[in-house]
Amino acid sequence: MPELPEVEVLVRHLDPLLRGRRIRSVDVFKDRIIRPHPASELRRAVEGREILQVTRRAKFIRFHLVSGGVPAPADVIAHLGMTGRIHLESSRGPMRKHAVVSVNLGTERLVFEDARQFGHFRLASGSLGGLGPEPLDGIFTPSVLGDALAGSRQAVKIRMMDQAVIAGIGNIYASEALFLAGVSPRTPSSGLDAGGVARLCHSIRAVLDEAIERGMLMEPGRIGDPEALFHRPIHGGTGGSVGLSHFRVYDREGHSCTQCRSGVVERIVQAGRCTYFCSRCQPEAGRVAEPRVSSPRVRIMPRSVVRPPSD
DNA sequence: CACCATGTTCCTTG
DNA sequence: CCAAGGAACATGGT
Repeated sequence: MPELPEVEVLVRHLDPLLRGRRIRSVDVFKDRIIRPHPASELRRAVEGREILQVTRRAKFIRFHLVSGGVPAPADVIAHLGMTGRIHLESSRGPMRKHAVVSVNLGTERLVFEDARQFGHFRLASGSLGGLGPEPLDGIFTPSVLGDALAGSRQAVKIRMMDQAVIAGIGNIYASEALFLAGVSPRTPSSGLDAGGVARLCHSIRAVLDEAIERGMLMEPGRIGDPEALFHRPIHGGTGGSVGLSHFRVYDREGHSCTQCRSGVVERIVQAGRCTYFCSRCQPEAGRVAEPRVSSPRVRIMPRSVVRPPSD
């Protein structure tokens, strides 16, 4: 369940429920997901401490720890990987099949389950490094995005997923944002004109905000529940109105474009991941501007305003 | 059985 | 130095 929106919703849900709770003990069922190798080290740093608050940075979840009001030497950082999930449940009852770590809080327990075990738990003291700006922060402006995208000829879609460029964007929302912005995923990162950067900046935020709002509408009990994932692909949607996919292009290969209605959603592979787009709504911004510089011949194409986030 | 999957990291090749 | 491609991690769903 991992991209920024899913993690954000989970964090907003957990924060008020975990504040002030004391960690009695920690059970580790799969050693491989504990980063500081010895699981004992994690236990020693966590047991007996209290959770001050839960926050998110990129796709990481941070459990801030304190001992009697004093900040603990390290906090716990969790990453959900591809299939990681977290549940706050009663301590009674059988442990879930794919439980990887269980934090005993007394009458309740915080269980981290991860079928594929790509996620991980780690201890961290300072702030997390190697991460780009948070797309939902006020500091995330077209100017900031432009700087982040400049200096690389890599396809913009691939650059967007680089956590050092923008924090939290994953494969699904990268396609969604590019589609909304009307930018081709193949556009060289540094070849985007000012208008494209502005639309993309706005679209990234719009797509993430929308997903978070939708997620906040879920009944509390369903957050973190495998059956309540945001993503409900439409596979096999041969004829009728199968699925309730709220995605504009992701996983819609072969379906008519939800924007222009006449184009058909295409799928290409970039950096080993699938990208979905409509070549009619997301044209290849003309032939790439060559690196050779001589005279200002680049014209800013006045593309229509960004489409409002309506339906 | 074959292929696909929300992520990250490492290695090789051009 | 950069970009691209592939493999690896381990498992479930279609």
